[in-house]
Amino acid sequence: MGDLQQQDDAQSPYALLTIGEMSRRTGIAASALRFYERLGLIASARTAGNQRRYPRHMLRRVSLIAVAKRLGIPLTDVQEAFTELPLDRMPSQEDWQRASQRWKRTLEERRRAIERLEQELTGCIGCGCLSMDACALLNPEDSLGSTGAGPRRLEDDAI
Amino acid sequence: MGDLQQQDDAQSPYALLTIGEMSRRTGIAASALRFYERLGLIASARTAGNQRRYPRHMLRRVSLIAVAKRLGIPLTDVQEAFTELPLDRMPSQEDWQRASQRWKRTLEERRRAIERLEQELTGCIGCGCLSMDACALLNPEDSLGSTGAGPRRLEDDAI
DNA sequence: CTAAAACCTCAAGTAAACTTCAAGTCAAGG
DNA sequence: CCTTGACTTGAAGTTTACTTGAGGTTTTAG
Repeated sequence: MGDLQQQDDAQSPYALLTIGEMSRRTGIAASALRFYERLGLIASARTAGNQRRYPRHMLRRVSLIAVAKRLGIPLTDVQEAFTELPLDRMPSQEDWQRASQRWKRTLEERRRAIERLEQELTGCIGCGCLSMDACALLNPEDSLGSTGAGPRRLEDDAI
Repeated sequence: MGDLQQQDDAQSPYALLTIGEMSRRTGIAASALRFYERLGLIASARTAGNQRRYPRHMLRRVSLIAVAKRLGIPLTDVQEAFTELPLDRMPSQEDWQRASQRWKRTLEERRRAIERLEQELTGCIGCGCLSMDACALLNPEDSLGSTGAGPRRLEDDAI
């Protein structure tokens, strides 16, 4: 496999991808890929002429970043979810399994937060009730991450 | 009820809230409330001395904004979800019901997107499979809103 | 009546997540 | 070999969602 030229044809599992190919395949702009690399979220090898070449498994990483983006998960959280997932070599099955556990926890939290909200919208606003004493929508003590203070408990008054 | 001074005591359902009270109760900073008002997401009455006074039902609106924020929903989408929900008067039961239908649709979409991802993380990465031909994680044709291009379909090659 | 706390506006600053631009270099086909 | 398209860097610009600060006014408690 030697140097970094693309001597393998495109079908080969050893073929490296250019930044343009990565961009086309993931739907993430090349400029964004460079940006992610600066943040250390992804990594690339370089040709003799200093152009980036990505191993194929990097597609998976970029796709997970794209997913996080769609869900509004900040890149710092993505970074955290990627700790223990090696950047320098192809991740093993175990590596991916460990990483996917983290992702699943994050997703589960988020899903549950949404499910709770759906319930509350049905019970609390859908009914048109005007008293919101016990409305969990206004009092989510368990926040979705540590984004900020979050709404507080309403004491004892009607709205 | 006449003018905008707070002649009703704090327990009264007619009492108006100052921006500080709104902030304490929703957990949203006063500066953010002013910002939301500039965007037209919320509205306030003014005292003779030009200070903001919020009717109590505005708490609900702000809480929904806070919820959206926790879920990473952009304010433009929130604005859209609030169309048809009157700012100038207290929303009726029907108003809230209509608005909550919009919210529920948004939440349901998001929840389903997450559920799909959870499935895919289990089946696609959890298993450690190296072929991602049919991996929906890399090919989410239905994006979570219109945030951008989103990943494209991978044609026919293994990773 | 007075002083402190809370509020006002407007302008500018910040952070995240990128994009765009300029000026140049590399790679691939003919 | 040469041209064209893809790539490189660094710096600056953009958008979203606010926060901070200055300088002044209003409200409220004593």
